[in-house]
Amino acid sequence: MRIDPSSSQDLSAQIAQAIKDAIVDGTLIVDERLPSESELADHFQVSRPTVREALKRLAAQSLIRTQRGATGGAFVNRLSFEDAYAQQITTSTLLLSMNAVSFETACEARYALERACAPLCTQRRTPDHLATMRAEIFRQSQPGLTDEAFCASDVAFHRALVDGAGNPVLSYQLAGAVEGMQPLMNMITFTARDRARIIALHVGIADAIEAGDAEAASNGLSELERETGRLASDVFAARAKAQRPPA
Amino acid sequence: MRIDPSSSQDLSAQIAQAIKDAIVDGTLIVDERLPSESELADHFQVSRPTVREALKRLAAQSLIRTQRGATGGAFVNRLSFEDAYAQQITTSTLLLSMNAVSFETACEARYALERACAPLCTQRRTPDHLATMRAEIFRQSQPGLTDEAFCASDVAFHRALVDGAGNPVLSYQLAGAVEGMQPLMNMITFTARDRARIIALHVGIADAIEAGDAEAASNGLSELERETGRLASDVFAARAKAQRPPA
DNA sequence: AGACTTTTAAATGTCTGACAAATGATTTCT
DNA sequence: AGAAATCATTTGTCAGACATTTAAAAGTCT
Repeated sequence: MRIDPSSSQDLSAQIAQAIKDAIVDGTLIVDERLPSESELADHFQVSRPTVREALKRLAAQSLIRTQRGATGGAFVNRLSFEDAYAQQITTSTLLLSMNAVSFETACEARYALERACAPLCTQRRTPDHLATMRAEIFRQSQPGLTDEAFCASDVAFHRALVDGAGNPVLSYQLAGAVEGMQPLMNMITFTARDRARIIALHVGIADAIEAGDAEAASNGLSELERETGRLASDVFAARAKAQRPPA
Repeated sequence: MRIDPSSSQDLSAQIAQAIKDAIVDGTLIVDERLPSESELADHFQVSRPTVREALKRLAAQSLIRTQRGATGGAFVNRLSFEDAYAQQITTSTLLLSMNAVSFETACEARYALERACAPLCTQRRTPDHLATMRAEIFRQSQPGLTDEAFCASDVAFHRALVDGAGNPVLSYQLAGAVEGMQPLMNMITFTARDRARIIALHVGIADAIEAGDAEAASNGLSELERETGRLASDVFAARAKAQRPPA
């Protein structure tokens, strides 16, 4: 592991990259202890604060964890699915909120990915997944639910569908697509009739999954996509009108 | 933005979280300049190195960028698709390499997601995408190609398929699934006959996309999934045998 | 007045040295 | 032998300093 002191990049960025490379290519393995901060400072010929900045960069990506005390230090962290979920969700959320991604584009991506889960979900879902879906449908039908709570329940429903596919890699990849859209969904206000339609579609999807009918589940998702798109375009049209009041 | 000095968490982690929250919930907007490090140190009642550690954590996630000089400072960064890609790919790669994810699971996820792109790709792909796919197929048929180069070309082929869907959100989500699998794919050795089969399937998929036949493209991907799975299980079986030599 | 050069101020990047706090290992005492 | 005290190591935090970069301000010359 070496760095180039004449590079234009920050020393801490270079050091972080060097260690990261070592982790990715297997030179440093999971749970291995890195040299202490002082040793790293000696090795890279920099001061301890610089080394610390590098380590914090890695910690921010869950690549290492640190422990204080005599036998402490920085250890290569086993990246858990949970950590990866969390990173994915914040990245996706920010990506969507900062880049003027149209609602349609995000929505299309989300439902395309969910449809990919449908066939697996019909085969593998456990009673638990189905029960979660039913429970969320019930919650959605409660009167007096705020729009935000309705959206949160919607996300939980779709999470159950995705998790029902029984493939953790799939669940991880889709966490961002499903949860990252929540802020966009929260911009929509749902009338009682809108909710009824959505709930009916959810019931249809749950039924299809219970019956093991992959095609019906997929079609249900497509209908839900169209319904969501319709609602969103209504909201955006109304908003555009409000912004341009009669002169 | 406040922190709790009595918390067990690192001060720099708390500060990073506070700023991150402000970015996510819109209190800090894109391109807005954060207070200078000294001002932040005053605000949070900590020293400048601690603030700097917090800022480096955010920089590692591409949430901020820093500039030196008189009008410099830390600015909220617009998270680009490119940055998001890169993060996704390293996270996925590490997740797969560190968690004993079976080849089948990763493969299943990858092809399920790709099949989700197939219908959109048949509708929207540009001549460029198709040309890239054909070019990669040609590259794959060159004799003397190393296994690694073959895999890299395979990834490029599938990237073109995904990008052909014309949905940047989809491309971003799938970057991890496709590229993250490359290290796993690199474990496989391809005989000439294996390559010929894969290339034939690639040709079939490209033809289907050119013809606008979504179902054929999807079926081609399914066949490719089976073929890849077969190759992998052969490799792993051979490896298991080699590890247990006759006693 | 206008164009070029120099100075200056502000900000990040880096270093030194120190102390605090946590924590496992070692030693000491009962 | 077991419990308590001590110790050494390591990360966490702080204070202050200097280096470097950068753009704006001031100055100078034509």
